[in-house]
Amino acid sequence: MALFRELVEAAEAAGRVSGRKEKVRILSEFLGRLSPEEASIAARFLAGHVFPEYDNRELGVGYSLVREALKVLDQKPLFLVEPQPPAITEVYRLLERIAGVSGEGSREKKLKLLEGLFSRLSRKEVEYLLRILFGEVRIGASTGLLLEAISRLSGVPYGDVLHAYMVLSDVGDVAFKALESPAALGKVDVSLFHPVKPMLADMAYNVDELFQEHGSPLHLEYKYDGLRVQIHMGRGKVRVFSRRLSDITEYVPDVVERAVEGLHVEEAVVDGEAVAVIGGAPVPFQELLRRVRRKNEREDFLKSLPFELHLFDVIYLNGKSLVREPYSTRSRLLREIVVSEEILAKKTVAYTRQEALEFYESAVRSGNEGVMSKRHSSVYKPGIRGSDWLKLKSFDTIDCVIIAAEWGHGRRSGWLSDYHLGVYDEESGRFLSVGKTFKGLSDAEFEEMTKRLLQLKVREEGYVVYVKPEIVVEVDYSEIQRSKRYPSGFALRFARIRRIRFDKSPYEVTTLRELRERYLRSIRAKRWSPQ
DNA sequence: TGTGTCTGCCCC
DNA sequence: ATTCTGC
DNA sequence: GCAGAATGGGCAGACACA
Repeated sequence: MALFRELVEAAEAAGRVSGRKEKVRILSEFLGRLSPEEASIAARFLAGHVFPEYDNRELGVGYSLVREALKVLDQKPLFLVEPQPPAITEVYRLLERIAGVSGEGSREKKLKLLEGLFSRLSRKEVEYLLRILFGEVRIGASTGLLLEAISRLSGVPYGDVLHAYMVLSDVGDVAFKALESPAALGKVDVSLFHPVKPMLADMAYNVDELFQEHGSPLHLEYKYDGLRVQIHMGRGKVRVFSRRLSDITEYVPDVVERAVEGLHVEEAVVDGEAVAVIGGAPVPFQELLRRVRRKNEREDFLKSLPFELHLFDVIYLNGKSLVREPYSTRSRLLREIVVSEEILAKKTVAYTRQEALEFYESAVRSGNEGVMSKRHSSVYKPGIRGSDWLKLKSFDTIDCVIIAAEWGHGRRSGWLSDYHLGVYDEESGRFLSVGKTFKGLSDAEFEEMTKRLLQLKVREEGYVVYVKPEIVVEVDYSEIQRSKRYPSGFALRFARIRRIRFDKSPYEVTTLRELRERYLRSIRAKRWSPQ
């Protein structure tokens, strides 16, 4: 019976060393002396999860509840004898109970359970428990190194362990199998109604990079700005899973309908993007979001924001896994099982730079994010971000002034690393925020920027340092969104600092009027209007 | 009954 | 989701 | 080239509280 304390000791030891191999050794020795059940829980904990990824249970414990529960540690212990330190499995069962409570008074119940757990742990154990709850274990080892550790302790080749993880989608299940029946680990494969981690794409910044990486011709698809969906269908059933493997079937009845009508097949797992479309044009992502996790919706709402489906892959067909087949084969098979091309992502084969550019521009002009390029010979690598798939997304640029900055945490502690961006409002003569960004600067630049900002400091409130608006930055963003949070009424999506404009004064930054015009232009392009 | 706050391996 | 850094 | 860490906006649901 392994104690939670032992897990914390192993995590600490792994966090202390910097070498990858050494971390793997420590973790494999720890996991190797546990029972299969303990190892599955411990592996999940170390990866920063409580439940399997495909498990829809939620803890409902966040920053606020934790802060309240932590107060119990400051009170004198009520115990006359030292409490029994909990086993790993006990901690897990308690977390299961916490996830299970709901309804009136549930916050209080969760609080009591959490306090009870905290009071049985040392300070350090509480700290690690919190890191697990928030998914930020931060020992320089996450799922990847845990899989290596599992390979080491079970003797199963890393490739087989990785493949098992990809199709099982849970590091705990892999650890369990590795200890219980290592021989079976190499044999698991995609199965119907068990979600697989979706394959991911690397970023590219221009068409030439696509040719450089994938050669000619390019196999391009529209990149839609919607929800990634993995649809499992067969045996009279359909389930839809999100990118993070939540079962979202109940939220997307129209996606189910389109899949059932659009695919002629016994059993299949297909991969695609669901996008809300009005009048033939995609609606802004922000509007589409209104349907995500929306329950018990009236039919007229669904009809006012209908989802269309664009499939681009098939990874399981009539009892056979296709993840080891090349994209060319999967693509052909997908085409064979669809009733009409409408349900597919729009595609082209581009032989020249010009053809590729035209396709990209048509994608963007019709209100989409950009294009995907896919290596024709590549197998489906679940959960892996690599150059087999490249995404090329459109973006715009404005000039902003930094009006405040926030102190960073972890590796960024000591630096001001998150910057509030302002545009100039001519009407009020003030700089109004359009959101924050922490992206685009190197460590050296953070260092320098921190010094400069502190010289401009006006006041400090909590983590936020307000500064005299003086430093101008060029900011890339993918889209302007309406915002209730920011005083400008707008917020930039995926903002990143492209460069610092030492040559510009704050009064030359983009104006609120210009931002508003850009916003209106973009929603006109999408043929969508507010309300 | 209305409003505010918290939470989500949320969605991107 | 994007970006940077260390291995 | 990969894994890990540090962080972005906005939405609905669930609950607490007035």
